[in-house]
Amino acid sequence: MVEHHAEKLSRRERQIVDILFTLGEASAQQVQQGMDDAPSYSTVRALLARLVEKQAVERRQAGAKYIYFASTDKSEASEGALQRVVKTFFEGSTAKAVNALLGNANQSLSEKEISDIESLIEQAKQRDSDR
Amino acid sequence: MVEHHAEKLSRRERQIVDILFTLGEASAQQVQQGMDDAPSYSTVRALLARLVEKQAVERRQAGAKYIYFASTDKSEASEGALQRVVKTFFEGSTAKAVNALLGNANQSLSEKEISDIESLIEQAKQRDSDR
DNA sequence: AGCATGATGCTAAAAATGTAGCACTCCTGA
DNA sequence: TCAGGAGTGCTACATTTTTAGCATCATGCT
Repeated sequence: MVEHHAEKLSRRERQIVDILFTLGEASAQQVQQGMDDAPSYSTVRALLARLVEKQAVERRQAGAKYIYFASTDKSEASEGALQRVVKTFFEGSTAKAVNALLGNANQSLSEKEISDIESLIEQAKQRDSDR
Repeated sequence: MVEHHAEKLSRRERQIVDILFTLGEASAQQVQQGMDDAPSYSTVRALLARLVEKQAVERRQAGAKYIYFASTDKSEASEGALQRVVKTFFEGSTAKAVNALLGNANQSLSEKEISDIESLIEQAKQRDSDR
């Protein structure tokens, strides 16, 4: 059984894992650069080491150095993150969350994105009438 | 200027603030019950006190006891949380996030919810063609 | 009035986190 | 070939977090 102690990470640890999710994978240096309020390189490596220890992060040898990456599947992690937000701020309603997301849409969506979403809605409708 | 050091909260602190967001407001006891891996009552109170200190949480007197609530506006906080997830897991694409949200739709949406979302899409389309 | 219950403020200490320095190794280009 | 840059594993320590206990105070009952 895979442990999902995603919640048990400390502030810095979480920050680092998040960076790894955004970047996919990265060297200690890249991770450091990815933090806007980054501590010393040495510190970052220590954090990374601790994360590997905790098995929240894995690393692979790349030539002489290591490349780190989150040990949890990204889609799985995003699913969890999304659910947490939905639960915490939208009373568990996916619809409300979608609304909030589309609502402020500070960024316009491309035609393709829009049609993608539309078809998802179609499917949701389907499911809805089936039940 | 209001400080938004939402990121600077410790694990437990964040957990508590989140619970306050879900519940709206709550007594120390309720907060404790809201945690699945809750520490002692005493501990929860200490955390709450620190959060008040840090101004991340406020409280009001309710008879003989206190009722706590997050000092940040819920919609503002949710906006931030959503953005963070979008940035961390969906390469900044709102559309992808919406897809993920609707995709797994473990929970069916009501007709009203669906039509709400549809109209949001309409608006997005509008904005899109306007630009 | 007297007591149990539940809440409060304060104090303190264990445990975890955050941060950095040091010595050593591996490449790489002048 | 060898100096310097970039990495690595350890070790150590200062702060923060996390966690609890204690004495006190208010409230509602009997």
